[in-house]
Amino acid sequence: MDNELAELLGKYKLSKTEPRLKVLSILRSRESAISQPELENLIGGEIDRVTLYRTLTKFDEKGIIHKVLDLNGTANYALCNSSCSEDTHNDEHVHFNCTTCLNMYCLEALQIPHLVMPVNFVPHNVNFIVYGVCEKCTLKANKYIESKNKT
Amino acid sequence: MDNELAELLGKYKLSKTEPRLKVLSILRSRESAISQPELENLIGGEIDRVTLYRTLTKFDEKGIIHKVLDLNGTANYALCNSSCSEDTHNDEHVHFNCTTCLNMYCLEALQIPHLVMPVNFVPHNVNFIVYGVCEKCTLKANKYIESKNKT
DNA sequence: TTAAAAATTGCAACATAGTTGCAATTTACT
DNA sequence: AGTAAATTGCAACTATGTTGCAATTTTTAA
Ligand SMILES: [Mn+2]
Ligand SMILES: [Mn+2]
Ligand SMILES: [Zn+2]
Ligand SMILES: [Zn+2]
Repeated sequence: MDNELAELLGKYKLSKTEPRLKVLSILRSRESAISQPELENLIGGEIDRVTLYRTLTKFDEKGIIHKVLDLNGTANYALCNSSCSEDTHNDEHVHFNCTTCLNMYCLEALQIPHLVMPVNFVPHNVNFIVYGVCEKCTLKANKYIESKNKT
Repeated sequence: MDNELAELLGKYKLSKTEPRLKVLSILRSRESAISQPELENLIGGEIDRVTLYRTLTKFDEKGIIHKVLDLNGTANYALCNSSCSEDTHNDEHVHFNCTTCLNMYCLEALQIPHLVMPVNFVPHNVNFIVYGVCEKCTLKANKYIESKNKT
């Protein structure tokens, strides 16, 4: 068991359980967000679907992770690396959803621009998603085109 | 049968059928977007669920309507009032999803700001959703507070 | 106007994401 | 160690969306 992750759970006053540590370790190992179905593929044999849902929901509430819906409306999750808490989420960055590999990227460098709402429309939080082709898939496609041109 | 709507279908080279006219007339009558489930409640007795899905998908492809996912990941649809076509959608406006009444509003006055993507991330389209409390629900809440203060 | 071709519909069955209640187990607390 | 509190796993369920196919409707063209 990973001590660093156990401490993270402690910091948020959550009991240290196997499912939670497992989920955290997977989330930490990824550079892009991950969906419940993907997680289920990875650890579905060891951990119940429902536990997965409840774990992710709790993490989201506590501000350990944040949730983004992909182009199919499926929930994807990524660790909050900024300092988020139960009260305030600091995840106002743009997300990039690749239409080829379906990966969801947190573009932490891109802050969501602030907009003035119409009168009496009171905003709580915002969501900026860009759909397109990600770096990996773009480079893969470029390589393919190059190889075709050579022949 | 509404002639204006029949003409709209003609313009997009779609055959004039009852389900399509019905869906269009509902969409036209609304000031905010509507979800498939809501539509099903309204006309589920007359039109099959599957037909509804296929109608909405086709309209979306043709550029008659556009689709926005709400906070539950459910698809909502609204008429495109800008001139959209199969090739180019001109719906780059902000959407507002009320967390109280769940209504999805097209804020056509608010254009989505343009952002520069990281190298090799190729954007195709963008999605800017603001979650919060809409005009109607805000005013309702204000009235309630006023009435409490009077007593 | 009528007949054939093409498109659309309705039905049944299925797929996937997510939820709820409850008893059994695990974790935290003293 | 013993108890209270939290979490887990199971079963059953709900909701949104999809697919194949035969029957019906709409379009096209004679
Ligand atoms: Mn993110
Ligand atoms: Mn809109
Ligand atoms: Zn990709
Ligand atoms: Zn509202």
